[in-house]
Amino acid sequence: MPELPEVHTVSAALKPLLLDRTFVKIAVFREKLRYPLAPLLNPELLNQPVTDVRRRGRYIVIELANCHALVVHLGMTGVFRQAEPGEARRKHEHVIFHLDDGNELRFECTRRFSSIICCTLDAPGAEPECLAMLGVEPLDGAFTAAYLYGVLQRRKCPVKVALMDNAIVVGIGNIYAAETFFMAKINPTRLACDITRKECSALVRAAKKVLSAAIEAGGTTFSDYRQLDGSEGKFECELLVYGRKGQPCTRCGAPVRTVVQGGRTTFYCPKCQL
DNA sequence: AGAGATACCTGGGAGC
DNA sequence: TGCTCCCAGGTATCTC
Repeated sequence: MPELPEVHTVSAALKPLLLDRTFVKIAVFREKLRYPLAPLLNPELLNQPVTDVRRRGRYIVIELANCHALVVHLGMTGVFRQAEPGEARRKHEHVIFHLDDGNELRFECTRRFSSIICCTLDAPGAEPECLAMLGVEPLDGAFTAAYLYGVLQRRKCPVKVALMDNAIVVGIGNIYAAETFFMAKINPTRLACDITRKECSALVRAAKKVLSAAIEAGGTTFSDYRQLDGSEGKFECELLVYGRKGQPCTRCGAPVRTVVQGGRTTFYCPKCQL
């Protein structure tokens, strides 16, 4: 399940592979993932050097010299894989990018929640228009207690739902939200507008710490996520509350409880998260 | 307008 | 062993 640390890891691994390379052919084997894949057949995407590979939220932006860009969302199960030319295509491989150095980059996605969008940028390095709705980056200086307090004040939903809202802050999914609230000792079921300035400060600090540690570990492998070379993330063994329903809290020993919020299971300790 | 519910999709695991 | 059912996840879109 790729959240920000996983996407960060994949984006960083793609960069040296793609920078200054061109696509000589893009082969598409399925009509659509989340969105139609036909735009990948646009000849404007071919024979243009890749000038940048960067991450924005949970999206990977692959920019070309002619200001065309591919915006990739890994969804739940999207994986890039370096493959030997001519290697048999796997069951869920939907797109093969043929590079000018003879290598192949293959995109595999079992549950097909992923998307690959083609767009044009206003200028080199510009933000794609399709990402304009995204909120601040959690690891940026702009994600501060004052900012979070300001936006939470106006929200009546559970605070965990707000922290997972990409219009507020990007890239915090279910796993890292659970870990963030645990570290900050805040009950995720409380209303966003009831969270104090001081608690916002604790949430911001915890989110940055959890995400940084996860990036350091190469992400969390829960079921499907793999790094480019097929290796697993190492953060799973560091999870303190996610996936531990009924087990003793790692801090106070009370049983970890779950509740469904926004259709997602939230793990928390009812005793030490207040 | 804001909040909640649902569809999308597949594989793995639980239960019978 | 083999079947059915449920669950996981992010985002867009629908309904209230």
